[in-house]
Amino acid sequence: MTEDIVRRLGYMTLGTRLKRIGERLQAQTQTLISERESPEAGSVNSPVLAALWRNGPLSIGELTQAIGQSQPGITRMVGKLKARGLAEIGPDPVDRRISKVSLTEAGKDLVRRLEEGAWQTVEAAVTDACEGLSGSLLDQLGQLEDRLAARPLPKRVRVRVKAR
Amino acid sequence: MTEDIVRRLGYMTLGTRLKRIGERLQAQTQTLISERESPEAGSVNSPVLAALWRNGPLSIGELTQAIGQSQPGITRMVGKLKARGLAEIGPDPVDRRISKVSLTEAGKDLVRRLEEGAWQTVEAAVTDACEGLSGSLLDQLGQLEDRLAARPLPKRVRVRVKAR
DNA sequence: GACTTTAATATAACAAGTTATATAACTTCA
DNA sequence: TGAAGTTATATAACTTGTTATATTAAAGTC
Repeated sequence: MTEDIVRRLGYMTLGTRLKRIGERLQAQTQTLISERESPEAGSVNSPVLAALWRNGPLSIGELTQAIGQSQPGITRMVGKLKARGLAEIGPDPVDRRISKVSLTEAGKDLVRRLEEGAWQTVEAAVTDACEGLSGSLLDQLGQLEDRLAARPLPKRVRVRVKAR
Repeated sequence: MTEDIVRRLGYMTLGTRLKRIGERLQAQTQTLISERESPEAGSVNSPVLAALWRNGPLSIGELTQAIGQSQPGITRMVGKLKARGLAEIGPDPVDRRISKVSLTEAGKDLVRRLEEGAWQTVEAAVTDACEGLSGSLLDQLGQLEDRLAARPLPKRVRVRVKAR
């Protein structure tokens, strides 16, 4: 078994390491969401959906700030949401340079379902995986990687009794 | 200024968040390396170069383990290193399914320069950015993001007096 | 020793991010 | 008020990651 050099090199490869853990988390989250909701509710789109849900219609530029990603990336994501019938795009009536993005009824329905179900599940599973991590950033990342390898997110879901 | 929803959502979007910070770190690291070494020594390739440097020739499979990334990704990275004259690939004489990857002389020279220069600089800059982070994982990530925004890695390089 | 299974790598197609640049609409100011 | 500058978004091209599958070599098995 060859040694994990990215972990070994520590701060020198922190960027690579963070991306690596992030991709694993996203992949596991995607599995989790797909199991309980339509796969179109991808883990990658969730922040965009959540931003529109919480703030109402936003321009591409506002979404760029809300998500913290490059503008062309946001433009493409929004295009996909539109293609799936979850969002609408139209020019701002006052300043026609601005593209205003809003959720369709289907999009709002989806978010409602996600809020009640998959999103809560994801948050609980990730919280579980991160519970009690301690020490420096590198320490905590190491612990988190070990935990995700030992028990990935889908195995960290507890069946909840729905209040009635 | 629209609120940073990825930060706000906390554990639910931890994957997205880790990827985001990782990409920023890699981009800043790339700037740093390009400034003091040939741009072919990209931040993404560094782990592969380091693994080969420390362990000697490795198979694609061993590199996959060392880097913790998918096999096709490693195959492509290695292909690029080969195209740049930094690595060689050849079949293992005993088991001809195995592709053994090794550094060329040019590759070894590059690593020697990186070890003396750019890699140390990167490690020092990232260490500086992470110094004294405290609290939970989310806390530390928040602090790190703030610091990288306020003073990115290239501004965290201290000029060192070379011992002679 | 041919036949099947397993293992290692390569290839293809896709996903999601980036930078650089083009386009179109608004603003400024002489 | 029209030329020049600025801003918002779209588009193009690239990078780096992924999964699924094809290919080839080795290992078992009867």
